[in-house]
This record gives sequence, C-alpha cells and structure tokens, in this order.
Amino acid sequence: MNVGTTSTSKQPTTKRGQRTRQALLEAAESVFGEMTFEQASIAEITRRAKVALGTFYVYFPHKQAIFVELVDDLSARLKKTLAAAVKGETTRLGRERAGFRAFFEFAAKHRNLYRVVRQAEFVDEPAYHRYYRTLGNAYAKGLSAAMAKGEIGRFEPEILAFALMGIADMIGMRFVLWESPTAIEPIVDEVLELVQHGLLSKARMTSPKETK
Amino acid sequence: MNVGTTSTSKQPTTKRGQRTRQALLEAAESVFGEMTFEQASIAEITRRAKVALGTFYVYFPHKQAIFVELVDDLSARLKKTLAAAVKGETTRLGRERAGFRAFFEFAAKHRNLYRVVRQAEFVDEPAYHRYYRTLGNAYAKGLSAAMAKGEIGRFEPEILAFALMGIADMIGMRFVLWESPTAIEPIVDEVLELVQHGLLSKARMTSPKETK
Amino acid sequence: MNVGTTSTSKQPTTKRGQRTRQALLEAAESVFGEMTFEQASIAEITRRAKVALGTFYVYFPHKQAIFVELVDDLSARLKKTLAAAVKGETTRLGRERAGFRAFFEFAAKHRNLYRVVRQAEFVDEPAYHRYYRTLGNAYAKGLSAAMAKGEIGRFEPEILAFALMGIADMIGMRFVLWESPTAIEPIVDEVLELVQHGLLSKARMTSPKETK
Amino acid sequence: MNVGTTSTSKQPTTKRGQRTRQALLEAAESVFGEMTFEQASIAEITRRAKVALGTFYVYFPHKQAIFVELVDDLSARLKKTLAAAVKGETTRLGRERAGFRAFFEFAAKHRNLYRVVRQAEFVDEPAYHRYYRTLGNAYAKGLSAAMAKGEIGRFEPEILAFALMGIADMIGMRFVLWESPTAIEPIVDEVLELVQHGLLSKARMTSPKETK
DNA sequence: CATGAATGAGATTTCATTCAT
DNA sequence: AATGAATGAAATCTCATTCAT
Repeated sequence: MNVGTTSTSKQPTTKRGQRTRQALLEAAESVFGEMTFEQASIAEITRRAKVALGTFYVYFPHKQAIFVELVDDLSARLKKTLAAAVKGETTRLGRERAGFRAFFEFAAKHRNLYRVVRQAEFVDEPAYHRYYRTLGNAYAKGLSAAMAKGEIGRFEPEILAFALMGIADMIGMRFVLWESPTAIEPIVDEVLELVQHGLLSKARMTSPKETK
Repeated sequence: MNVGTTSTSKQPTTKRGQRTRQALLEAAESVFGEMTFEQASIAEITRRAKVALGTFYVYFPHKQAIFVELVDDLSARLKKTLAAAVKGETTRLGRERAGFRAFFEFAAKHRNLYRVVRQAEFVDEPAYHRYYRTLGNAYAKGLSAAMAKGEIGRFEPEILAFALMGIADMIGMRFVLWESPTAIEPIVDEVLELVQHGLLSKARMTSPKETK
Repeated sequence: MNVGTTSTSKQPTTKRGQRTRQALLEAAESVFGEMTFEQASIAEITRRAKVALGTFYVYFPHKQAIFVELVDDLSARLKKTLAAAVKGETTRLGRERAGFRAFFEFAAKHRNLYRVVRQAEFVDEPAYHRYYRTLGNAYAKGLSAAMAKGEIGRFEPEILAFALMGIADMIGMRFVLWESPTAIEPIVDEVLELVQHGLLSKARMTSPKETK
Repeated sequence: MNVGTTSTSKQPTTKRGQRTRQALLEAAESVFGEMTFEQASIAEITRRAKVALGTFYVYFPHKQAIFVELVDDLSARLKKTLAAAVKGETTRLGRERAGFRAFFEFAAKHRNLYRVVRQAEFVDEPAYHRYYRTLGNAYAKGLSAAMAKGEIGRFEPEILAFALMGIADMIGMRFVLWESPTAIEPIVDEVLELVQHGLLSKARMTSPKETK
C-alpha cells in the first residue's frame, strides 16, 4: 500500500536521473531538518545536491512536492521500523514496550526529521493527516486483534490508538528531543506502567509508602 | 507571573494607545487563526484593526513579537480555564475528568487558536517550550500532591504530566479539531478509563465478552 | 556677520524653551557625531535630549534644519579658534604655523564633528559651500595683507587659501582623524616646510646628502 | 592588484551574465553621479539598465556592494590615468605639473563620479580609506624616488603625498567642480609655483614690488 | 510648551518559478 | 538532462512629519 506517493513528481528514466533525484531528496532531508520549510530555499537544496538550480524543477514541480515526499517517506520508514521491532514479541505488552522503545529510538536517531513531520501540519495538511492516519490505523488494527484475544480491555480502537500515539509523541518530544537522551529505558518503564495499569496502578500505590 | 512578556513590545501610556494595541492583538488573533504565520501579513492585521500599517510598529517590533504575545496569552487563558474547571472537584479522578473535558471544550471553542500554539514550534521555539513547560509544571504539581495523598500511584511526576498532556493533545487534535465535535463525553469516557486503569482495565476486560 | 543662521528655526521666548532648544542641539551634535545623517533619527535625538518626539518640531522645521545649524555653528567656532590662535603671532609664518597647529588640535578635539561638516556636502550643499567660503575668505584676506606687506609671494589669494586649506584638511583627516594623534608637532613641521619653501626647499635638499 | 573586490558580489559565468552585470554597473554609475547614495534606489538603477528589479540581486547583495565596486573602479581608473599622464615627463616638476593637470581634467570629465568617492566616507569607510591609501602610496613612492635622486627636498613621503593630494582635491573641488572650468592652466600655474617654491617663492616676491 | 500616538509613502530584499540555451 | 540567468510579485520595516490633546 503505497499511500503517499505524490504522482506529480517525475520519476526519471535514466540512471543518471535516478542519482540526481536521489541527491535532491537527500539534500532536502538535510535542509528541512535544519530549517523551517519557509527558511529552506530551493537554492540551498540544489547547492547541497551539487546540481544547478533549474535541475530541481526537472524532478519536482514545486517546493511542497519534495517536502511531501519526504514526509510520506518518513511515515513508511517509521512504520517499517515499528513493525520490525514488534515482530519478535509474543505478548501484547511486550509489543507495546517494544513499540514505544523503538519509537523513542527512532526519534532520537532522526531528531531533525521528526520536526519535518510536525511541520507538515502547516505546509501540507493532507500529508500530515495521512501520516497519523496511516500509523493510527495500523496501530488500531493491532490493538483490535489484542482485544479480540482478550489480551487487553475493550476500548474504541481508534481512540485508543491515538491516545497511545499522543503519549509517544509528547514524551518523545519532551524527553528525547528537547533533552539529551541519557537513558531511554527508565522513561519507557514509567510510560509502560501507566499504559498498562493506569493512574491507579496497584504496583505503584504500595511501593512508595515503603520507599519513604 | 507574566512569563512570556517580550520586553521589546511597547506598552502604551495613554488610553488611546491601550485601545489601539488591544485592537492589534485581537486582529492578530483572528488572522493567525485563519492562516499560517507566513501567510499572515502585517497589512492584513492592521487592516482588520483599522489602523495604518505603520501603527503596528509603534507597538510591536515585528510579526513574531505579536505572535509570541498571543501564544503566551493563550497559555495563561488555558491554564486559568483548567484551574477553574478542576476547582470544584474533590477526588483526583473527578479532577482528571473535569480537566480533560475542559481542555477538549477549550480546543473546540478556540479551534483556530490551537493551531497558533502548535505553530509556535516553528516560529518561536522558546515560546513553544514555555507553553508546555508552564502547563506541564502546573499539572505535575497537582499530580504530585495526589501521589502524596495516595490518591494515585507513584510516578515520575513530569513524565506523567507530559504523558497525560500528550493524550489530551492528540485526542483533541484528532477527535475535536479534525472532526466535527458531535459529542465530547464518550471520548472523555474512553480516555478516562485508559488513564485510570490502563490497557488491562478489568472493567473493560469482562464486558466485551458479554457484549459479543 | 551672522552667516549661517537659518531663519526657519524658531527661537524660543521663554527660558524653558531656551533650555529645551539647547538640549536638542547638544543631543543632535552627539548623534550626528556618531552616525550618518541618514542613520540618525529624530527619535534618537529627542531620546538623548530627554524630550518627547513632537517637541523637536516645536523648534526645528525638519531634520536638515538642526543639521545645518550645527554646521554653521561649527564654522563659527572654528573661525574663532583660528583667529585666537593666530592673534599673538607677529610674523606671517608664525601665523601659518599657529593656524595649522590650531586646526589640527581642533580636529582632534572635535573628531566627530568634523565628519558632520564633510557630510554637509550631501545633506545641504549650500551649508557646505558656506563653510569653506567663510573660512576661505577670511584666510584669503589675511594672505592678501601679507602679500601687500611683502611677507609672502604674490599668488591668487583665493587659490592660495584653498590650496592651504586643502593641505590642512587632508593632513588632518589622514594623520589626525584616521590615526591616534601621538604627536602633532612633527607633522606641523613637515607641512610648514613645504608651505614655506616648497618641494625645492634648500634646507631639505642638503641635509639628506649628509645623512646618507 | 585588485584591491577592493568585494568577494560577495557574484561574477557571472556566461556572456549574457557578463553583459547584464556590466549594464548594472554603468547604470549605477549614472545614478550615483546624479543623486545621493540614499536618494538613489535600486529600482532606478535597474530601470536604467533595462533589467528587472530582482536581477540586481543576482549580481550584488545590496546597494553598498555596487557602490563600493564603483569606488574601487574609479580608484583604479584614476591611478591609471595619472600614471599615463606622468609617464612622458622626465623632470620631477614636469611630472608634478602633468599630474595636477591630469587630475583636474579627470575631475572635470568625471565631475559626478568624483562625488561618489567623497560619499564613500559615509557609505563605506574602508572603501574610502582604500581609495586615498592606494593613490597616496603610489604617489609617495614616486616622491621617494625623486628625493633619492635629489630632485626634491627630503620630506616624510607619506605626509608629503597627502599634503599634495589635499591641494589637488580642494582646488579641484573649488575651482573645477564648483565652477565652470573656463581655463585650467592658470590654476595649475598657481598651484605649481606654490608646490615648488612655497609661500616664500622668490619669483613671486619681486614682481609685486614693481606692481605697487 | 510639551506630548506621544498615528500616519503612509517608500525602499530594500527574497525567492519560487520560468525559460532559453 | 542540466544549466543558471532573469523575473517580478510580495512583504517587512523605517521614520520624518502631523496632529489632537
């Protein structure tokens, strides 16, 4: 399912063209990672790709097009990464833990790219929605299956999926992007406990009394 | 505690000045609500405020300044709204429910303004951080108090606060902003159940079996 | 002979007015000394004078007016300074030496103001011409008298006066304004020798042969 | 020795680019000759060069850049002109006379451009210093050689060079630029006599006695 | 006299996009 | 395919000057 392929961008036929297009995409990734969509200029992209300004328009009809392609690309990459991380796990909670961990690691690794997605909200809303819908649907499907098996409680799957994505997003932003990510695991622990047992977690109710 | 007052914006001495400045702020709120920061032009703001273009620069050094003031303002308003909503509630969970509900209502009511905050990430990062830190700190403080009283489990307060804000933010975006907000309460129900008991909520484990 | 009084600037009647006007002039002197005429703003002048913006226009019809007044003022001050320096001297050459020395000292002391005069060429040409004509005429008159007495050779007085002013101006700029004025006297010596005996100065022809 | 080339101005690759850049420089020369740097607008320059407004910024980063290039250009042209004028002359005094004459003629011919240099003091001081230093150094070198040969007296070469440039500048301004240049030679005569023999010139001392 | 808010013309500068080569 | 020169619309920002109080 190749969701986001914007059909307006031209696919080159020759190998040379392939290479140039790829160079542009990589340059764009680096540029958009460092600056705002508005701050980024085609000139800067072509400069880093070491091609002439006009060459850009051979492959992309406008600035937005390459940006959107990047967003869709990232969405696909993240989805694949999460799927791979979750695959080995057998229990639902193992999957959750693996998923959150993989997400935080992905965010830490692609720090800049993550801002690109968020910016899509203001550059190309459809791409932005597509990003969350794509991930949300896949997530919801997995959660539904778990509900059917009785591994987790029954919730409205989409609400549940978005709530969990919300946690991942915000925690990732606050404790991975804003801060130097010293150790990810303790954060995963806290989040997982909340996700599993909620605020009223019995395990957390008793322990503090003893600790203090 | 007037956190975000950009000291570069000038406060007028006379009443006439006060009125003009206020008119500019209101016009800006309406403009930024409808367009991207980049799309919005000072000219449009002054047009709506019914003052000359140059007048803008009597009170604000540049577009960013008024934008930031708006963000800080919103932060303060939201904080106040949440505080008021929560005040009447006696139990922790009552407070949570009231807080989420109030947030979703606020988002629905100020639909456009909410985009303004999110954009701050790309227009003025400090203002953006300030927004979440301010709310997060207040939230974390309330949660800490609840932990001390044994009303909820022991978590790292800041992580907990950001996780819950993450849920509110994402659910608000997905089910309040992207969609026509038919009924908020059912969504609040789902969210609250998750927040209280987690994925393994016993109440939700049994019921589905009966339902099916 | 009150050459430069621009009649368009208003002379205040009350003492308070006198003080304000004076404060504006002094502020303007300091501002124009630090910046270009274009860079200088009325706002900056009134800020330094500690009066409101509008007050400026009570005393001066526009920016140029205060600038021109400053130029004419400087011209008068310099003329007076030179006259005083020359007064005690009895021989023509003593006068020349005293005049050059006084000029360099004046330039060093009013370093910034000197730029104000030069700028007049581009801000208000009449004021600029007035400056050089006033000084040039006075100088030419003195030189004519010396010629009549046979103290110096017969030259076209105005050409002579401007040539000598040219030396003073350029040497002052290069060796007093561009550089830290370590010692003025050696420069005066060189200049005076040239002015008295020209390039073919006998005193300077012989000595080098011995030196080398 | 291409002293003043501001490296920020872009040199075009193609012939078409060369032509456009040149057209801009010529238009700028004509505009700056007629108006103050501040009065001159990029729009006026591009209008005269018959290119679009934006084209200016393809070759120059801002107004100052083209202005400075003009100043450096003029400096080079003047230097070349003076060198050529002086070349044929064998005696030092012949050279001086030829140099002064050539300078006055240059000033008369490029009347407007001369104002451009003077303005540099307020637009880009380094360019202004460069102008005088370049000419001054070349002049000083020639004078030093003459001193070594015993053709003229021993002076501090740089002081001497600037003093003579000062005469040229001021006389040029007063009697060539301010006035319609009826005849240049009589002025050159007066100046040369002063330069050669100084105020105490014997040739000029005797004649007046007979006149009176 | 003094104030300071309001004006609006005007200029620079940016850059996505087009196009001729 | 690739190039890079040319375009021109659009927006920000400045500030001298006016004017009502």
